[in-house]
Amino acid sequence: MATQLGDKIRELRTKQNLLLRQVASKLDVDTSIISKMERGERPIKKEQIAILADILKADKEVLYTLWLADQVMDVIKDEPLADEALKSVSKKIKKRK
Amino acid sequence: MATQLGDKIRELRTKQNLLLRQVASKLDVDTSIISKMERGERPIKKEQIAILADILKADKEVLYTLWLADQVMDVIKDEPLADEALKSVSKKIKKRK
DNA sequence: ATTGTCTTGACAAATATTGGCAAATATAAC
DNA sequence: GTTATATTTGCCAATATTTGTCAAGACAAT
Repeated sequence: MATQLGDKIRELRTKQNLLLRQVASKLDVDTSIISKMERGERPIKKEQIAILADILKADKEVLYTLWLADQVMDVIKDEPLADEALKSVSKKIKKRK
Repeated sequence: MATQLGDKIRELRTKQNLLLRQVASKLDVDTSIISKMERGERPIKKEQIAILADILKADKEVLYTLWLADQVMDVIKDEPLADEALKSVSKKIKKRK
């Protein structure tokens, strides 16, 4: 249930002594949403990542990669054939520009 | 838009001279649905894969891996950071039993 | 017991997904 | 050409999922 991006955000936020409320207002959502996002209970929107990176002074690409990895993980978790499928996908995307 | 699994199914079906209608009745859906599934216009349900493998005398695991790869591809297509994210996921799933 | 922070669950509204139908189009045989 | 059959396409309503909001609960610190 936990996500890599959620964990990272919570880590960054607490290290900087920011409250959920403060992040919430910048993201323009209820605090409960941030709480859930950090714990992987609600999905984080793609467009919110850049804003989060700003607030938390983090690298956008790093956060974005975590987000993407979470999306993929969501698809392949509990799938016995995940490894083979991932290999096939990797091969395929290397052929694109 | 096209999918690996859809392409494979069409290939198998036509090679065996089966009509959409015949596959449709076994899957218990309208022929238009199969048509769309083969062309990647409608998602194929996980539970339908085993049935399709039976009808088309194909290996379940092969079809299932194609399906999974399609799911992953759907997430990472058009994503510049896909490669990095995939690597991270691969690492992570190798650590599980 | 009051205050401040975070979490949880429930709810309706908005959004997305679904399968089926019927019309349109293609394909093949004659 | 015409007919017969196969496939595709667009649209619809039913269903399912996702969404944000809210109120109430838990937990600490004082």
